[in-house]
Amino acid sequence: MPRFAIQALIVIMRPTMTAHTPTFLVLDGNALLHRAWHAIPPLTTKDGRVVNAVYGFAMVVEKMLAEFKPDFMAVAWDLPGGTFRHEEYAQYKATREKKAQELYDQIPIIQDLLSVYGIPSLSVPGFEGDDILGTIAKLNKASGYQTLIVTGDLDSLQLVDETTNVIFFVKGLSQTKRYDAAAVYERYGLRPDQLIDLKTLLGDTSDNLPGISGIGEKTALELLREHGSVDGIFQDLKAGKVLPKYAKKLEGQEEVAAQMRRLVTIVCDVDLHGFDVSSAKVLSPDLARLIPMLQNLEFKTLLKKYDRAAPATPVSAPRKAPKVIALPAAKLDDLDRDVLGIVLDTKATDLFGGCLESLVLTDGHRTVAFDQPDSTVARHAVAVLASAKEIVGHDLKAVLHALHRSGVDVSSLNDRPMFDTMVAAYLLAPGGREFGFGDIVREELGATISADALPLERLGAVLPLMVRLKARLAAEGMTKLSQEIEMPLIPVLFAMERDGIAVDVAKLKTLSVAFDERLQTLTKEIYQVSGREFNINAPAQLADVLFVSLGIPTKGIKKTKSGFSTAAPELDKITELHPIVRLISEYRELAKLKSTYADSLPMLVGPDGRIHAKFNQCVAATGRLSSSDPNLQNIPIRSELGREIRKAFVAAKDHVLLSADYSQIELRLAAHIAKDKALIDAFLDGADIHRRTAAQMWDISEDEVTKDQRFAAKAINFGILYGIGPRSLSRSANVSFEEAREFVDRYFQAHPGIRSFIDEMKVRAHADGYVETLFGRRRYLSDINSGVPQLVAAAERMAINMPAQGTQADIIKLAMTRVDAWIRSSGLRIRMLLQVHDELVFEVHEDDKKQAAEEISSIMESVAVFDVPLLVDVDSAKTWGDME
DNA sequence: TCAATCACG
DNA sequence: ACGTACGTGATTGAG
Repeated sequence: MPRFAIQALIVIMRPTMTAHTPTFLVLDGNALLHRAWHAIPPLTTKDGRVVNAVYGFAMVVEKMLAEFKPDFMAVAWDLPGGTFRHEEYAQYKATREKKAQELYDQIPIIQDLLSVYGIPSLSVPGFEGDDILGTIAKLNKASGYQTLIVTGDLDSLQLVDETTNVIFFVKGLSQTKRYDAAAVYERYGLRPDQLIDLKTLLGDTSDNLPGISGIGEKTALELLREHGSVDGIFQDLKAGKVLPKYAKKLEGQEEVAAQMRRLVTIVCDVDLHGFDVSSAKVLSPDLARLIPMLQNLEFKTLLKKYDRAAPATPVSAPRKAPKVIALPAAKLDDLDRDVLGIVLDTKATDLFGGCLESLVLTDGHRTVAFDQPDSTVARHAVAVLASAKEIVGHDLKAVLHALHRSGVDVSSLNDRPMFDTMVAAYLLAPGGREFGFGDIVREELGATISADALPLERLGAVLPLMVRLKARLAAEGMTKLSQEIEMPLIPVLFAMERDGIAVDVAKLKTLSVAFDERLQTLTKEIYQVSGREFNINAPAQLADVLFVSLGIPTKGIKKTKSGFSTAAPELDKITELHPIVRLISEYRELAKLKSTYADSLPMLVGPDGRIHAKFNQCVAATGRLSSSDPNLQNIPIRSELGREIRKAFVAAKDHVLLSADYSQIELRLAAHIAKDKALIDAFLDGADIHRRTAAQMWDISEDEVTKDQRFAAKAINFGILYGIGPRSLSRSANVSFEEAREFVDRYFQAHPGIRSFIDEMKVRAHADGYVETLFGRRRYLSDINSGVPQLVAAAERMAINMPAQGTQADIIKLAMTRVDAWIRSSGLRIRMLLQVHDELVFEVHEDDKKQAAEEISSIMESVAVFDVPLLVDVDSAKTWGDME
């Protein structure tokens, strides 16, 4: 009975509408993807594919179809791997890499599923999903359609008007809230179009947009309610009608505001390349394709819904014939050895266990594939690869690890030319993103590789991708860099990761206990002095104790987003004002050493007693390596206590650790690159570089230089490489702002070469959009012409810093492959273990130490010839912490 | 998940 | 009265 009542209601309502207005429902693909990913627990299929986001997305589609019965439907996506924001990248890395990969792997599956539903996916290079949403909304308005934007991202609210509403997922995927203009007003007290003005004033931290400094949410809302819009604010400002306390902050910001406004406004006139609305017409899904797909994904609930009509099919329906075929190993020998692509999948990511799941080789004509190859097959494959002219693959370091794990000696591949599509993509756009195979194939070849593509399908793309990447490297002048520096480094890094470094776990445990005892005492003392117990590790609580409970004056203390900063430099300023500060500083140091090093490192020691950290080749924007799991490039050394941690890194029996580091290499390279006569001469003379700089700045003799002057000169010499300003110099050199300005002036007087180098880098960055190293490594600076002063200034500093930092990276990478080649030919008992930007650490047999020291320093110093000599210092000891 | 902090070059 | 040096990665607490 109630059912009839509702039907009746609908029947009554219908005639009140003038006519049926077609509804176009458009989904914000990326926002919903992330929502689904976080809202649904990690579901996996029987064969281990994570499909929770796919499931969540499917539920959203179903729910929207049922609830709104749209006439048209489409999904807007950010272009995968397109404009990747810095924050997104940082966040991407911060999350567990594997997790992120699992998420991104689901995108193609979702798009496949959508296509089965008949819902088109739209993305346009250079535009974000938001822009597509806005464009469709605008097109619909012209056609007299109603638009519903479905999203989990509040940015779209600026698009709301009479014909466009936003369906927002409030909490996970369980609840939606519909925003029309009234609902927007209820939430913000602003009209939807004013949200653009709001964001203009506030900026957007997640988009790296600064906004107008000094204006927070409260002020912004007040200004907008008073003056209507950003334009209104500035008009009233000119008319003197803005309250003086705000006027000051707004003065001179009109241009900035205009730029910001452009950046935060969603573009509504994207060229959708002939997108045909009729292709978005909602039809019933193609059951012949949908049902097998749902079976494959093991979505039983949905399957039930669609499967009712269809004949009963068992859920465990026969899967498509496996595409990886086992072949006799002899077939490997049929391959042409010109170029061999290799792809393999592994079951375990553990460095010590796991087995190969599949192994596929191709020469571009014939392909040989093995399912779960045994070590004999793998060995045979390696032998074939060893005779190939070039070995091609994606993430070859991982391939080498996998082969090694399966018990095969891969040393025969050491000298073989390699081409890694991941590394090549990194060279073409360093610091952009992760370099997933599917993404790169999509970007470079425009082909789609589904996330669950089998190795055989993936391999099909490897050689065409190589051709394309080689052409692009050549076009950008990076062929040599690629062939002579990056690719040969791959097997070297592999060996370093494989060999690892020995760790004295007992030493770390002892340190941990000692740290713990002292921390307990400190904790008690801190509680006592402050008169209450709180979590010393929580900056907010600590700030409250220091600046409220204890009433320490906050003058000159920097502020963070949430209040006063308690960072070390700030604590140093108030160390004399209260005895608790010293206790806090000591607590901080010990807590850091204990948690990050003493307690964490032992957990990463393998059954061989060694730590096998990763050396990442495709991360740093300047070309440096990075290290992770654990990071062995930030093991303490500067403090005495920290150095104790370093002493836990030890050499094997009868061996010593040998460290070779380039002395002052960045400054030397800066001298060479800038052709700065004074700096070059100083290095040629073997002078104390900071003393010499000080002498030149103050026009005195070197023995007249005071400690403070040398300290200041040192601060400048370092700072100059970072694009220093007087403000920051005054802090690091411990002098006033005025003095710092004078120092900088004097410095540039003494070093006109550096001055013109800095100017030239800025000019080139603006003109070309990139800067490069002496070896042709490029760094693109997308913000350089953004017009936002803060972003431009930051990009300029990157442009100043990159040539020296990047050339340093080039040089030590080249040195690594040369030293590695020498090691293999020398027959000495020595292994390269670590790289720390300007330092290489080796483990060498005591008897071979002397010979190694001489040869290594000579190779490193002669890697390339510059206007200044490269100088390498070598030291050795039983532990890493016992060296000079 | 994000911000704050701090370890290194 | 301030936001300000480049490049990384790991841990912690709080939302």
